Amino acid sequence: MKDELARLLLNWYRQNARSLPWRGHSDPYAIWVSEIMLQQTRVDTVLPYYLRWMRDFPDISTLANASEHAVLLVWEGLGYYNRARCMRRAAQQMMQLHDGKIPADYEQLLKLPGIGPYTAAAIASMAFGLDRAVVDGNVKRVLARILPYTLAVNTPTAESALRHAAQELLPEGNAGDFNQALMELGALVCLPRKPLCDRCPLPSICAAFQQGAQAELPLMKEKKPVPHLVVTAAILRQDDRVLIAKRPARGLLGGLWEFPGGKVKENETHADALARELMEELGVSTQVGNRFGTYRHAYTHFSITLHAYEIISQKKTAKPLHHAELRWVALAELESYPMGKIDRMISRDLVQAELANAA
DNA sequence: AAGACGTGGCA
DNA sequence: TTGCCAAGTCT
Repeated sequence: MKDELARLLLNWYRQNARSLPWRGHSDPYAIWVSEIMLQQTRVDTVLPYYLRWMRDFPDISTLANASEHAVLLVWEGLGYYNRARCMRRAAQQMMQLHDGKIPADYEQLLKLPGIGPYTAAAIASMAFGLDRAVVDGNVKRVLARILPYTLAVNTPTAESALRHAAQELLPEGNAGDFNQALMELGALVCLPRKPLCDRCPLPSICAAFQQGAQAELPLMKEKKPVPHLVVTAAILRQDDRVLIAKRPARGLLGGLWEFPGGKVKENETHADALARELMEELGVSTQVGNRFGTYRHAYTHFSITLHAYEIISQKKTAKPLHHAELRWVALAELESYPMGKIDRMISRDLVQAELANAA
């Protein structure tokens, strides 16, 4: 079973592997960058980000010396921004502790920020040829069907069992290709909803296929429904500038810039909520004016409806009571401040409104 | 251990 | 439109 699996899978991979910029060579830096970007993110989404990143930060030394601002700007839109901050810190640690290189050792890789069991195994096998099996969402799904594994796969128990199974199935000396082949099969053929079993190289091995149960696996422990929040944001103006605030380094959208504001509580009007938030966050008393726009956005664990309002008047000077920093910037400068999706939409609409106004 | 942590694509 | 999901890690 083990030899047959490796033979069929690697043969399929040789004919069906997508040509990707981080494949076909074993530059550890390129592999590291791609693996971090690919965490919870599709190849198609990653491609343009990968190319820009490699252009701006072509090696560990450049990344280690780059500002967090520059790193976040290139990362803007990719999500899970802690990944970018961790990469910069990891690059600095590589400069200090590893002679400016990515360590060729699973345990050392694991100690670096942003590198967990999956990424350490991916780099170890793909960049350094070490016999380490990777277990990601693709591998879990493929193995759940092949073995089969009939318990929920998104649990610590399953994680451990499937990691053990994957390591057992790994062909010695060919771990990098085998790992990528298993993930490529999951991404192209062994799909979550409608697996394309007629294109699969493993029908002779797959227990689920032979039982006609491929649509029932893998089993997932159900997730909790996500709450919906109503929030407000302020457009504060001073001459031809608007106020933006840098979020604290940790937590949601850490280190990114936003238009200040916050959650609307029960029995509170938008205007009351926004004035209260601006007092709490900036120490200013304000008069809330017209609504500029309404925006909807879904994060991983909650969704929001955001109402942005123009501020008519403000007393006292705004201070960063909750934020890392405040800055009054011209509309044309907004693009150079990294923002999350919803604040970027507001920012772009402000520039558009200004252009329409001038015309 | 369970929840936090983004975004875009697709049914 | 809504919900689900995609090459996980951190706390």
